[in-house]
Amino acid sequence: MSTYSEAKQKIIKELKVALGKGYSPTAAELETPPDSTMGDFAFPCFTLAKGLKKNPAEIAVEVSAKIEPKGWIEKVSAKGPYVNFFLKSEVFGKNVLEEINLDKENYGKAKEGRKRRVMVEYVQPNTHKEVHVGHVRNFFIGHTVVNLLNSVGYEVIPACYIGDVGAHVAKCLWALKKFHAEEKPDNWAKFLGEVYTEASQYVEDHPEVKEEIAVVQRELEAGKSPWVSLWRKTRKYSLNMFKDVFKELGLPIDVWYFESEVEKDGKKIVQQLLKKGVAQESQGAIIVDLEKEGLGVYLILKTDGSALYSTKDLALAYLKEAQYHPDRSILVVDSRQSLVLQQLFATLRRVGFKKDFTHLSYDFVTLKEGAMSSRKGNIIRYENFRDTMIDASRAETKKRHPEWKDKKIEETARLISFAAIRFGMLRQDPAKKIVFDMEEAMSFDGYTGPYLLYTYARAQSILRKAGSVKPKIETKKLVLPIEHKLFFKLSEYPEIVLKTSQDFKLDRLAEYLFDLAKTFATFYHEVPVTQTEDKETMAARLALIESVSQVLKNGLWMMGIETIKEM
RNA sequence: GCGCCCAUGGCUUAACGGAUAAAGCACCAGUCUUCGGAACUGGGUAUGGGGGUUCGAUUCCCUCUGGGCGCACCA
Repeated sequence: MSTYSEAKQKIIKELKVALGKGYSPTAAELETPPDSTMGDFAFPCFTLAKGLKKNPAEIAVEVSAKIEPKGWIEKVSAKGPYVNFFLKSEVFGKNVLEEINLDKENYGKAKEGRKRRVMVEYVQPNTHKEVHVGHVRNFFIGHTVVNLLNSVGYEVIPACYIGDVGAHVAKCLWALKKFHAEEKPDNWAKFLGEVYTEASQYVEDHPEVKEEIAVVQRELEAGKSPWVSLWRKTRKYSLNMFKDVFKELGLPIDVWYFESEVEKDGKKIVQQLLKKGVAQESQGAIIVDLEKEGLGVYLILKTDGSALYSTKDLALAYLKEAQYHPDRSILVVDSRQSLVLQQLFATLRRVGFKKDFTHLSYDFVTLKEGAMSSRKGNIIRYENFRDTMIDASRAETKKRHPEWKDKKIEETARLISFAAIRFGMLRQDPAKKIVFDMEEAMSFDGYTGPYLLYTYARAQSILRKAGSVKPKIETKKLVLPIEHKLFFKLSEYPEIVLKTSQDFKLDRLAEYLFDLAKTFATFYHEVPVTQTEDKETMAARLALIESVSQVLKNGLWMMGIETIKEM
């Protein structure tokens, strides 16, 4: 049990004794007071007051008088309708630091998932298009979810699903052949994205070419040359680019799925659903009628017999089940797909899937001018964004460390940029849209990734400068309020991880880390650790700093951010 | 038309149904013979409107307004 949970248990035990048989308090009822000077935990007396028909403030006074401070509890006091508990730094802090020191990078992990297998599909770019900042949000949310679920004891299978067939591919190849047959660009993947945009715009102005493109699509589906060979070649350029991007972002991907692999099976499954009576014909197409569930009509095959997203989604679900039979399946997809995914889940349930399906929905990244769209070409390419960020952090790093070698500057700038990019995308509720602003993204002050890295680097710096004094857990030397505050913040981490792994409100994790960093920064300015005269006190403070470092590192790792010792 | 999401200071965002609504940016004023100034401290007339449930509502319900998105052959 974490120190945090243990502290709650101890408080509950005291409360039970004080309250007697009439009321049985639970750990879930304990709250954290709005200000740390009010105590570490608070027990609200409202429910109790209702039962007893008494003023909650009076009850709080009575209850607090009945509890004698002992063990972990240093003080109990009533404030308004709350009974506030103050934990004793010496013993509570000792437990926290020892727990962190023992668990190290495993601090905060749990066994909640009991090895249940969960599949997380979170990387779904289309070939022949570019990777933009919108995809990046999807990647980071998924990556963090994978880390969280792993940390709380699930067996996680992270997967990607590449859109390598369909209308967009046909459009791109058609334009490639028509307008750029002889071209040999340096950056093929980027070039394909541009051709796709060009084609989309051309079609808007010249609707008469639609049929030409439809022919390309049909021939592709039928496996006819020369389109198939062109498809193979160009698909590879996109896939190579994806691999580079995934690698540099460190995205965990255990399984690769492709739309091209599931198209045929999808059509077969549609036929099976027809036979079973789950699906039916309607206006020449095949649908699943989900009116009963309030989900309308789910279209799963076109009138001309060709596949839709839904056709392939069905086949993919079957394939995942056959290969991995996960207990739970999570799809990280933007909120616009909400209806079709609910339709997919409902259909799967009708044919007997008893899995736990979750659509982890997030809102889109837009620009100030409005939505980004590859069709319109008004996208912020990931690679441009990354380069802009690296340029900014390289300049800053060079200024601060003129003596550093280029290689070190480059590596540091890269990590700072990635921290900024990731933190920027993860620091707000996935349910809310992000209006992307390059200026804002390039800010490294305040609530940002670089600030957290900086805090970590300063903590590391103190540990280096401490010289011969080594960290030692000696919490009776740590009596300052700010030190107590740090103990408490550190103790909360496992709870934050667990909660976030359940509701996927990833912004909570970001906010927690920032809060911890800020608390540490206050400590940093109030307490000149390396100048501490009493060496035992200094050693104790160093131990506290070590723990703060560890938790910052663990939490940032969860978000896919690597810490650095100097910056 | 039906459905889903969103609305909090100038801007971007927090707040298990609970205490004085909390931060960052920007702005102003300070701190420091710096364990690293990407820092710290201080500075504020903010919950879109109206009802309801509740001892208590930013949070839940209804309604209105204003945005975003989805609703049959696009992905």
